[in-house]
Amino acid sequence: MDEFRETELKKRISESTIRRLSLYHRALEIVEDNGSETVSSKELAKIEKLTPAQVRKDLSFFGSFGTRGLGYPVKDLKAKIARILGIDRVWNIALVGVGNIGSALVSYKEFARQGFKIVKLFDNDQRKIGSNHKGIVVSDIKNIVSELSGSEIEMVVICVPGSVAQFVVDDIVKAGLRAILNFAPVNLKVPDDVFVRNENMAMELEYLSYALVNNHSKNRVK
Amino acid sequence: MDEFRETELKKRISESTIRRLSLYHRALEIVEDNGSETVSSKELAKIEKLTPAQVRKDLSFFGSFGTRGLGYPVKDLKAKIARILGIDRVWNIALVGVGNIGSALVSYKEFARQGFKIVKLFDNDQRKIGSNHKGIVVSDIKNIVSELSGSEIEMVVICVPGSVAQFVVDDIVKAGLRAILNFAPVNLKVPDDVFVRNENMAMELEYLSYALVNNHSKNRVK
DNA sequence: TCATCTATGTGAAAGCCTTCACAAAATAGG
DNA sequence: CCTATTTTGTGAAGGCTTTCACATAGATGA
Ligand SMILES: NC(=O)c1ccc[n+]([C@@H]2O[C@H](COP(=O)([O-])OP(=O)(O)OC[C@H]3O[C@@H](n4cnc5c(N)ncnc54)[C@H](O)[C@@H]3O)[C@@H](O)[C@H]2O)c1
Ligand SMILES: NC(=O)c1ccc[n+]([C@@H]2O[C@H](COP(=O)([O-])OP(=O)(O)OC[C@H]3O[C@@H](n4cnc5c(N)ncnc54)[C@H](O)[C@@H]3O)[C@@H](O)[C@H]2O)c1
Repeated sequence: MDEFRETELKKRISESTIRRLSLYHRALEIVEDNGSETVSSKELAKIEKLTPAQVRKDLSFFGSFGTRGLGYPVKDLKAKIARILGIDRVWNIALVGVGNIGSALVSYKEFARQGFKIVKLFDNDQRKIGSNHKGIVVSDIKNIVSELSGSEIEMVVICVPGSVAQFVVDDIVKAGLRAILNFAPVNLKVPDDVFVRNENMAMELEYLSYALVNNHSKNRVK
Repeated sequence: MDEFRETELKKRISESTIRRLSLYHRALEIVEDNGSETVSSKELAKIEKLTPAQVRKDLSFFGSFGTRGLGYPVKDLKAKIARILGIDRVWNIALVGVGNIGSALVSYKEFARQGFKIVKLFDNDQRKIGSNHKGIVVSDIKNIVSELSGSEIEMVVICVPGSVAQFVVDDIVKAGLRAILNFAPVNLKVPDDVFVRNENMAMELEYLSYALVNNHSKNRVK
């Protein structure tokens, strides 16, 4: 069944809604661990600090999953969100740049538990190529196009310096891959059918800096 | 002069505008390295894949920095954005949880260059307490409230497991700090005057998963 | 000095997202 | 079976953000 898949006919779902689906999924794991069979939009909202109306509206884009007067069935809703997000399967991932941040990500077991399996590593440092990280032998970046083309790998995590990130991405695109998680602080140029998500920690620190300096407050006393 | 500081009188600046200021700042570094004296909203927009109108509108919230017919003075605008963001100074930061991701952040020299200096580390692992990371001796988490209270540290990066993140945050709030960058995949509860930014890598991977499965495309051929 | 060109700054319009508010559906309790 | 209660699902309203479009101001060059 493809009842939740977007098609040209259906309304475009906003990026914020998709990001919140991740939060709902995470919240449902908490609720499930608590042993609850059902959960209300109010409870879900509380866990992720959102509004109940927002939760209901987001879910309503994909169908009617709840029961009036009762709430949503926890196990069922979790499975349905997993299906919408496409995380009801395993994604094989390659990681390029086995340095500080790259190594930390490879060592992070939680990703694999969530279905995101890092199965291939690339680097250009001769001392790293051939070495073993958590059971994966680091490949030479030179071979990235051929090794990714037609492989089972569909996502790539970029952990190389900003100065070379675009070159790496060009190769990834050449290999036909369409999903990139980028840690380098540069805006990557890719064709329109390739998806890039950026992790920009400096930006988050700068936001905190702005908030402190401007004495923002969600409930400022006038 | 405080001409760029938000007050109750001025219009609230949106979060997206502030995040884009970070991008403009980064773009201006590129333009500066190229040796340009001035830059147009069109060029800045191109570097970060935004629209020229967006760039002009964002900047206009804080003043008139450009010259019609010419563009914006690069050095000047960069300094002005730095001042708005509060990154025209050094921020001292504490990091809690010197594990995979925590160690990677401590080793990342670029943060210090940008004025974000990690100057204190905390952990609860006896094998880590007292050990030296990049010149910083790891402190016992037990002493976090007293060591942060009244110190020169104003931001904290949380790199502990999700199960203990809230306890750590409670102590940080107790110590009077108001800015937290959180890597743990939990929604932290804090008072209204404390700022939390979350880095949620799983959420980004899930977004990529959704995009691939739903065959999204910015320019889909109908 | 004047005409032409370029690019800003900004109201207004358009578009998008969130919140409101309530009918409808189902439960729960007697 | 009936009433009171709960909570969903959703149009409509409201609010926020982006884009449009153009008057304006300054640059450039003859
Ligand atoms: N470490 C952090 O905390 C942190 C924080 C924010 C952003 N980043 C960004 O993440 C990226 C990596 O940071 P890091 O601290 O891990 O750096 P690093 O120097 O430790 O690691 C970079 C790795 O990339 C490899 N590499 C270099 N050129 C390559 C190429 N052409 N092909 C393949 N591999 C190549 C290097 O050999 C090295 O192993 C950088 O863009 C950095 O700006 C890092
Ligand atoms: N490593 C990654 O790539 C990655 C990716 C996404 C999210 N995260 C999140 O970042 C956090 C850290 O991940 P990690 O892989 O570095 O884990 P880790 O286990 O390597 O490190 C956690 C560190 O926190 C310390 N710690 C535990 N309890 C503590 C306490 N009460 N007080 C102080 N220190 C304490 C541990 O001793 C350890 O040094 C986790 O919440 C994880 O979910 C990590």
